[in-house]
Amino acid sequence: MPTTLRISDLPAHAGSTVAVNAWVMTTRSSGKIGFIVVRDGSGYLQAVVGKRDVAPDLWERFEGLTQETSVRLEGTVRADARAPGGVELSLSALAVLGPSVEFPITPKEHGTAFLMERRHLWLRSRRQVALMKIRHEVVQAIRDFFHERGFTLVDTPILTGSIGESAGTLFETEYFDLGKAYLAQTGQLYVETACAALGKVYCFGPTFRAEKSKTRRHLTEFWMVEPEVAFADSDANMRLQEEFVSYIVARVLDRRKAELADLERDPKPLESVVPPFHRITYTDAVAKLQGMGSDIVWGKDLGAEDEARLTDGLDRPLFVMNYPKEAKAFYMKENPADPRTVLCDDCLAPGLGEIIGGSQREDDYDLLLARIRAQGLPEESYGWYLDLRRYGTFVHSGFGLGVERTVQWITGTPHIRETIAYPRMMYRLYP
RNA sequence: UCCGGAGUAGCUCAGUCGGUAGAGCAGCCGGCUGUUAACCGGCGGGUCGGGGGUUCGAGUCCCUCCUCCGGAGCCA
Repeated sequence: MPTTLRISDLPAHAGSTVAVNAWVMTTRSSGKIGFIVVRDGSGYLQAVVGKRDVAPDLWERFEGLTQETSVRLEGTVRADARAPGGVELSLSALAVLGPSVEFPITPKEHGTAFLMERRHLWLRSRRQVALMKIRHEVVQAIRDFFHERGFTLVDTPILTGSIGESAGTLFETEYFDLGKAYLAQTGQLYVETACAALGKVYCFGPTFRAEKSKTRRHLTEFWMVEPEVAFADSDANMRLQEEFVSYIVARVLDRRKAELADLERDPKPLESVVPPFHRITYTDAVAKLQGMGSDIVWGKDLGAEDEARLTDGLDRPLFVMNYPKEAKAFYMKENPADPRTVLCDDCLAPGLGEIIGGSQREDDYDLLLARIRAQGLPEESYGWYLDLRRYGTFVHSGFGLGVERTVQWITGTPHIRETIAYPRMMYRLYP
């Protein structure tokens, strides 16, 4: 019985007789010669069967193959330039493991509504396989980056009592006898406290926003990585961000060329994503945008169109720094050079928009308490957070990077829903 | 939540001025020894999103509801 191999291992076994377990993507036949293209998750393989070269029952089984049938193929590995992938299999045996009748997703056109209803089957398509592999590479690069730099992973709770930023965008649930609990929309407050224990920390997990967003950049459930660094100011924070983003992009370029090609994503523009990124203050950005015809006024947050105008034509991301206090969260540190603003940054990717929001945190107990009160937040819920400023307070900064937006930007995918296996959106909870 | 668009065959869509429902692909049958979304010939396939109205007659006009898509705001 021949050795069973994954398709990605076949080029090293030219001339050998091997077996492959896989799913049928498509078949073609010219009457006397047949082709089967299969997928096993490691790659794609074309098997060739000649009617005159095999037993009649094998040919019959070939003719009966349908899309997504699971099969065991046996044959000789042969290098052939005509085959997609460089090697093909001259078939000597074929076993149907699991038949597949009328697979709904044909190799022809489908609308997104149709495909989203069948997301569990859509995942098998070449495009979706490439997206999931690149997502995996991004996630692995994130973990490696922080591990290599001495960060400690701290998992923060998903069920929380106190609220992170603004209420009204939180998913609510009952929590035994303790009243309402909320699904976390950030791990930041927790990771800040862990920062005093470990110095350099990050959390990485799902986060939930009940905001009724309907755009190609929003999910209600998405994955976010949030590092927090002790004794780092806003400037150090941005240097970490640009190194981090560049590291992720370089990793994908290095290891996922084939998947980028499957997605027809030109890798060239990604090659210029290296530090330093572009930088502009919010105040300067407003002046520039007004010069470009935007009706933005100082104090208002930048709109999607404004972000597009600022990043249009850029070869790498742009930091917009130091937004007005009123437009940002309560925990951001007041800018000593301009107290109307806070020390923060949004990292805008060209063609997509915000992929990171970061800031230096307010480390003064009285100022932070004043901000909590000014925003009408429930003071009693933040006792533990305020404690961080009572016992050895310290300059610290951090940021949150959205995994799906990062994958969307790197792959050039038009809609964020394809960057996660099972997207959760305002109108979609199935499958 | 607001603004805009769309629901017709399994899929993607066309359907003129209100007058007997169409194409391509998929499926099935046949042909073809190097195909790349193979190709060529044939066949079957319809609650025109639901409900109500106008009309001799509605896929088409009017009202209403539902679903989906895109955009805005919010943000990662």
